[in-house]
This record gives sequence, C-alpha cells and structure tokens, in this order.
Amino acid sequence: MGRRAALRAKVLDDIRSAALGELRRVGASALSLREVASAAGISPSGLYRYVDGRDGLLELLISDGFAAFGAAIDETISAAPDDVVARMEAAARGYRRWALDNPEMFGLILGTPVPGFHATADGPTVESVRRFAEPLVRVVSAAGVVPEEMQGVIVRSWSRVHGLVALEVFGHLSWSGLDAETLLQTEVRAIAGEIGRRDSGAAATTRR
Amino acid sequence: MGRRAALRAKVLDDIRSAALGELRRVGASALSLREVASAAGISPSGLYRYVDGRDGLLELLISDGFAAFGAAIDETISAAPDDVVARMEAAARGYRRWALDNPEMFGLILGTPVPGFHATADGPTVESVRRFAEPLVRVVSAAGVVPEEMQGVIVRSWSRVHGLVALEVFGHLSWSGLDAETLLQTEVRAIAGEIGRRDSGAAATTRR
DNA sequence: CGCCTTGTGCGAACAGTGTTCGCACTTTAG
DNA sequence: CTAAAGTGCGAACACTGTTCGCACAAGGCG
Repeated sequence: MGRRAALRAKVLDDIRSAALGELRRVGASALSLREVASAAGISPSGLYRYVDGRDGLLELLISDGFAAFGAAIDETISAAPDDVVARMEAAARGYRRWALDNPEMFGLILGTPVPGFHATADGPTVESVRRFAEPLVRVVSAAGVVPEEMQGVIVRSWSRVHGLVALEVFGHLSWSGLDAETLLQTEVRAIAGEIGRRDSGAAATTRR
Repeated sequence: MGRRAALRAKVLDDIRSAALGELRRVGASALSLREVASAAGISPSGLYRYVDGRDGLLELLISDGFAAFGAAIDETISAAPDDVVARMEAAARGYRRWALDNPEMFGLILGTPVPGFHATADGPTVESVRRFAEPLVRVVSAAGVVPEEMQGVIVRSWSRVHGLVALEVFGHLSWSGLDAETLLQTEVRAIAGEIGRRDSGAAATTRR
C-alpha cells in the first residue's frame, strides 16, 4: 500500500482546507457539504468516502481547531519572557488573539455545541483538547501551585479568561464601550496576584 | 382596529410558543420554519406575514429569551435574604440554574451568534438586554460600588460567572471531574470579597 | 501474466429546507 | 356599498444532506 494511501491522504487534506475555508467564509451553521466538496474538487457523494457526512466534517474541523488553538497559545507563551506573570499574560493574550482572529472556529469548538456531535472518549478531539490545555497547565504549574489545587485553579483561571474573551468575540461587550483588552489585562493580573498568595488562606476547591 | 389586531396578536403568540417548543426540542440550528408553522397551525408561507423569515423567527426567540433570562435572575435575587453577598450568590445561582434548564436558549442568546443576525440598536432585543442586566446592576450597586467603577466591575464580575456557566453548559468542564456548582460558589465569594475591599487599591478599569 | 477483491468516484434520486409569488378571500376604512 | 388593505395558502424554485447502484482503478495472489 503506497500510492493509494498517498492519494487518499492528499484528498483528505484538500477536504480539510476546503472545509476550513468555507467555515471562515460562511460560518459553521451555513457550512454546506456540497460547497466543501466542490471546493475540494470532488463530488458531494464522493465526500462520504472520506468523512461521515456533515457531522464527520465538523468533527474533523473541531479536532483541527483545538490543535491549532493550542499551538497558537503555545507559541505566544514561548515568545514571552521567562517569568510567571508575563507568561500568564501571554497565554491570555494568545487566547484572545486567536479567538478574535478565528471567531467562527472559536465558536465551533467552545461555543454552542453542535447538536448530535459528541467527541468520542478516545478520539482525536480529546487528544487535541489535551494538547490545547497543556500550555495553560504548564504556566500555572510554573507558578508553584501544588498538584492538589491545580485542577481547580486552572479551571477557574481559564474560565475567567474564557468568559471575557467569549463575551467579546460573540459581541456581548460592545455595548459597554469598555476596552476588552484592558479588561482582560486587569483580570489576568488579578488572577496572577491571587495565585501568588494562594497559600495564605484561599478557599479550597473541592471535588464532587 | 379591534378584531383583526386581536387575532393577529393571538396568532403571533401561537408562533412564539410553537417556536420555543421547537427550539427546546431540536435546538436552534435544526429549527425548521415549516415545523414551527405547522405547530402554530398555519402554513409555511403564512408565517411570513408575521415574521421575517427564519432570521426574524430567531430574533423573536432571542428577544423573548433575554427577557425570560432576566426575569428568572430577578426572581432568584428577590427570593434571597436582603444581604449583598447573599444576593450576589443568588444572582449567580439563578444565572447558572436558568442556563442549565434552558441550554438551547442560553446558547442562542449568549453563545455563538447566529450569522446574519444583528440586533437593531433600538429594537426589542436591546431593551431585553437592559432588562436582563438590570438585576445584576442592582446587586453590584447595592455593594456600594461608585458609579465610575461600576461598569467595569459589573462586566468583570459578569464575565467570571458567565465563563464558568458557559463552559459547564456547553460541556467543556465535564472532563475535569470538578463540581461546577462548588466552583461557581467559590468564584462568587472571591468576587464578593474583592468588591468589598475595592477601595483599598484595586486596579482601575479604564475606558477605551 | 490474469483474476478477483477491495477501494474509489460519481450521477441520479429522494426527502427535506427557506423563500417568493400570485391568487382567493376577509376585514377594515371612506 | 365600494375600494383598499390585510391575510392565508398552494405551487414553485433553488438549495440542502444523504443513499444507492453502477462504472472503474488499484492491490494482492496464484
């Protein structure tokens, strides 16, 4: 098996980029299977040899999206000075930047879930999520958080950054007239401050 | 104008509830105009006499959704003891409860925006948003925040609650094994604590 | 080499969608 | 009573996702 597999990989790659292009152009809800097929140079029915219908196409996009998001954040962090607060700020800035640059993808992977789509427990999506969360974990653990508190601290910090970014990207902050970047910066510094003095009596986050 | 207007109002109300039912049943992305029309007892084309196509139907739902969300939070707050911290906790709990009970609606109004839909500046949606935000404003202002800082404090507090709730409702917290309710409670208490000592050197939030 | 299984691509078809249009009909206003 | 405005609907159009069967190419094997 050589030639056939190679051709198949190439076609699948064409589908990937065609789908991504369509997503960027018209958004997830208006993403047309036929348009994607046409852009990828194959027939609508031919698409089914590579992807399991519309849901399969979205799964492909979501998986790739998580990976790209994680990679983007990773890159931003790496470019920051080797300081915990600076890295946290970089992570948040990277989070926001990517979300603003890829609003449809951001909405697809972290906004309203597409009905009928559930990531299989050991599928590529979960692996991508791990890869996505990894840089965030590294930053927080570098701040000296003990493993026990780790998960709660990460989730709460993540949710604060995510909340602000999601509201901004989805257009729910525009009425306020406030500068979202400044808001996020303020928020991140507050988070960093709290993590810095976490051992002095912060409320513990319990497991269920 | 009497009889005709009354009939019209009644039919429009049928459409409202039919659309809401369909939204609950199949979600926003799969919401079918024809199904809604059928459930409302009119023909698909007849629907266009009341609502401007699918987008108009969604606008109707969004507007109602904001109002219902605001009313639900309002109710939760009113039922809480007359204490600032208790009211903030109640607001957050009401926010979460409603979002969990109405996930499709929550996603529709605060998740990924529907493409092609933009609330007109003076339309009913904006009014609903005001009504929705009002109870939150009341709680924060009751905490003694000066008007100048007010907007920033509200947005940042809201975003912290929203971030956690959105992640939970959209299924992005389930992997962690953490109890979302506990997380939210911890978060709200932290917010209340910070607002309580806001005058002792909290970072100012600037306008753009 | 030939054969046969497997994989691949595609056109046609089907049920479903949102939307438009023109025609009958009823209610209102003058 | 008449003209105008409002209302409902069936038919039609272009589009969607999906399935099916048929032609054809590629691969493994005797």
